[in-house]
Amino acid sequence: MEKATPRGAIDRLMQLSLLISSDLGRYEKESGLTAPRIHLLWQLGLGGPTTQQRLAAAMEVTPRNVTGLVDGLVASGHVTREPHPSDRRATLVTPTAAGLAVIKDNQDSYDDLARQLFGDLSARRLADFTAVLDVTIARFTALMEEVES
Amino acid sequence: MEKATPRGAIDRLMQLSLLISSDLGRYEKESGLTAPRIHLLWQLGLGGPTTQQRLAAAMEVTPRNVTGLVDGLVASGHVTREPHPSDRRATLVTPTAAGLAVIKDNQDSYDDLARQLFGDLSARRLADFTAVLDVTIARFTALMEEVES
DNA sequence: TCCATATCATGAAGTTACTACATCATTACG
DNA sequence: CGTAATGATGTAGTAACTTCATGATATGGA
Repeated sequence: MEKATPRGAIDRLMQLSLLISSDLGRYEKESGLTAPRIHLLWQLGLGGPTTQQRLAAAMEVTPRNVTGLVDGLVASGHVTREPHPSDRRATLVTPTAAGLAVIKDNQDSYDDLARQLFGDLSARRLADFTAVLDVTIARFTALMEEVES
Repeated sequence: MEKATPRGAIDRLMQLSLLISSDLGRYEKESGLTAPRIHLLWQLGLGGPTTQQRLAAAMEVTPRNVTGLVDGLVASGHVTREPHPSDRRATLVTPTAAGLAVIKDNQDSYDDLARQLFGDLSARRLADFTAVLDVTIARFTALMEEVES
C-alpha cells in the first residue's frame, strides 16, 4: 500500500471532477441540451421562476449571456418568459412542462448517482468522508477569498 | 450534527468541482491563457512533445479542434510545431521556454494547492479520504462503462 | 513495385457560449 | 418631478467546439 499524499488526494479529486463532467456530457446528448442550458434549468429547479438578473448572478455570467441561453430554451420549448408581476422591466423565466420534466429527471439521476456511489458506504466512513470534504471546501473558500485582496 | 447522506457527499463534491474550476479561472486571467489552452499545455507537461492526434485523444476532443488550440498557442509563443522525426504527416507540438514556464508554474501551484488543502490532515484521515475517493472513482468508472453498452 | 486504404493535419462552414458596450424602458429616489 | 439606477436586449466580436472535404504521407498486401 502506497502512502497517501496531498497530491494523490487532489489528483483523485480532479479525476472525479472529470468523471462528473463526462457524466453531464452523457446527459447532454441524451436530452439534446447543452451544459449551460442544463445549468440554467437546474437553477430554475432550485429557486423556481426568477428574473434573468438573478440567474446571471447565480450562474456567475453576464445578464446578456442569460438572455441568449433563455432564447435557446424558449426555442426548444423548455421555458417561457412571463411578465414579472410587479416590475414591468423584468421577465420571469418559467419552466414549461417539458422543462420541469428535464429538471426532475436531472435531479433524480443526480440522486441515483449519489446512492450508487455512496449508498453502501458505512455511516461511519460516509461521515468521515463528508467531514473532510467540508474542511476542504472551507479551506479552499478561505484561500480564494484571500487571493481576492 | 446532521446525519451524513450520499446526497450530502455528492453535493460537496460538486461544490469542490466548482471551486476547482474557479481556481482555474483565476489562473486563466493571470496568464492570459484560456482553459482549453492551459489544458493542452498540461497534457504536454504530462507526456512531453506529442502529435495533435494524441493530444486530441487525451483531451477527448476532435483533432480539428486541437489544430485551432495549437494555432493560438503558437501565436502566443507557448508552443511550436516541429517536424515529426519519422512521420512527415505529423507535427510534434513542443513547448517553448515560455510554454514550459507556464507548465511548471501550473504544476507548482497545483502542488501548493494540494498541500494547503490536505497538508495538515493526519496521515490516517488522509489515507481514509483517499481510499474512499478511490472506491468512488472505481464505482463511477464502472457505471460509465455499463451505460456505454 | 504499385495500388488501395488508413492516417495526420488543415481548409471551409456553421453552432454555441461567452464578453463589452450602447440603448430603451421602467422603477426608485431625493 | 427629474435624475440616476436597474432589467432586458441589439450590436459586434472572440474562442471553442463540431462535421465534412481535401491533400499529403504511410502502410500493407497482390
